Amino acid sequence: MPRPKTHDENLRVRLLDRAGELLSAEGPAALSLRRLASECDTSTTAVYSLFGGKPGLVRELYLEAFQRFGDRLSAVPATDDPVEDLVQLGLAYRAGALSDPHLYAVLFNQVIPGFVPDPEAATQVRGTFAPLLAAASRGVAEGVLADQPPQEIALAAWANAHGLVSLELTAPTLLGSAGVEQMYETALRAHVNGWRRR
Amino acid sequence: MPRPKTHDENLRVRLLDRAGELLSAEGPAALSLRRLASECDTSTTAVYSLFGGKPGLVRELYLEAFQRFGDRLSAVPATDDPVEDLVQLGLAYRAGALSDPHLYAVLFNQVIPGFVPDPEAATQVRGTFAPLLAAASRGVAEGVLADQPPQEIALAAWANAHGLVSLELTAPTLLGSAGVEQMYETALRAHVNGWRRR
DNA sequence: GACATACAGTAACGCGGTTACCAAACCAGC
DNA sequence: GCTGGTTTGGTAACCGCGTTACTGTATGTC
Repeated sequence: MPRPKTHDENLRVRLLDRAGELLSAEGPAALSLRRLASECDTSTTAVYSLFGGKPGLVRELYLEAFQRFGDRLSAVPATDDPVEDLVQLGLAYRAGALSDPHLYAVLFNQVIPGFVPDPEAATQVRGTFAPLLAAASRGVAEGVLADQPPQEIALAAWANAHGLVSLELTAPTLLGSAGVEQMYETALRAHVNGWRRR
Repeated sequence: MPRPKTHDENLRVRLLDRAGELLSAEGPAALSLRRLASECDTSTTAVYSLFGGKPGLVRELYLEAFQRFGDRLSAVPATDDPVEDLVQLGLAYRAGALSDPHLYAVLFNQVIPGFVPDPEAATQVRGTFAPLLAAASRGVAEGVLADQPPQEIALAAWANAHGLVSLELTAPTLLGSAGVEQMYETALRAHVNGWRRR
């Protein structure tokens, strides 16, 4: 009975792809429904029928971004040196964040006004967290790391990496422009050393 | 010749005060020029003649907020134990951030669309940084901390505190709701221990 | 071929920052 | 003491935003 559907799965992925491009290339301010719809040769109505609104659209970007972030961390091989593994995870973390700063800001800085992560998103985040937790657990089990809850160690490692990356992205003038990479790794090693069993 | 000035210093501080209240109480979305002007019994023109626009207004909030943040850190007494001083500075850092999360987001999360800190603001930030740098310098000079540039150690300490606070504020579901305070202090001590001379 | 129905683009609403405009209020000079 | 000029600031418009109501369109059915 109806007219042919054009708000289909094909359009859905096109909108998501273009939205990601706009966000990554020009920042959160460039991601407007009118522009997005125009560039995808449709109308803003499509975003409402496919995602329920702008927050729904951003939610998809958010979940997908965390997924890819988790993939990057999962790709770091687990060796027989859990402490070194934590350092390598930290380096991968920085690489992931610097590869798309605007997207990283969506994940952690809440730069899109209407969007707040919902509880379901939290489980996705916990998945991203897993490789860190695994490394910390091995470190504690092997007696290399302090006898503390692995969750706390992993969370501390995450916070440390996040803090370093966050400062680098939002206050680049603070860090001496040269040797940030070396400094970052030094800071990572100092941090994990602090959790060593003494 | 002109009509009597009402866009004066008095109105300026009233606007700044109310803007800070709106931001702290209801978040960045509540800080609109129309509402601000209305609640101060003036028009949006006042913000333009006194601050040049919304970014100019936010810039003042930003500088003042960093000033107060620096005061909190400066209030931490320097003892003969620089490592413990760093821990206490970290605790003061968290207290300052939690006392006004929305303002903290303005400082580090760039939650206000049009506003980006300018170079002059960076010097203000460096001032906030001073007590941390001083403690790190004493630690290195006394041979308690590793023989590394104090700037790097202080920056690492800042990043660590910022990362912990940032996760606590933007991803509270991740941290077990109980015992965050204890965990925070443990993480601070682990971090500074990592920078101890070995 | 006409009707009913699902569908999607258009247009309007309210709100945002910003800017152009004009009324108001003063002083100087006649 | 009125008039002209000038500074000042409120009003209203502009443009863009997310969102919602509406209207036209394209189908299958009778």
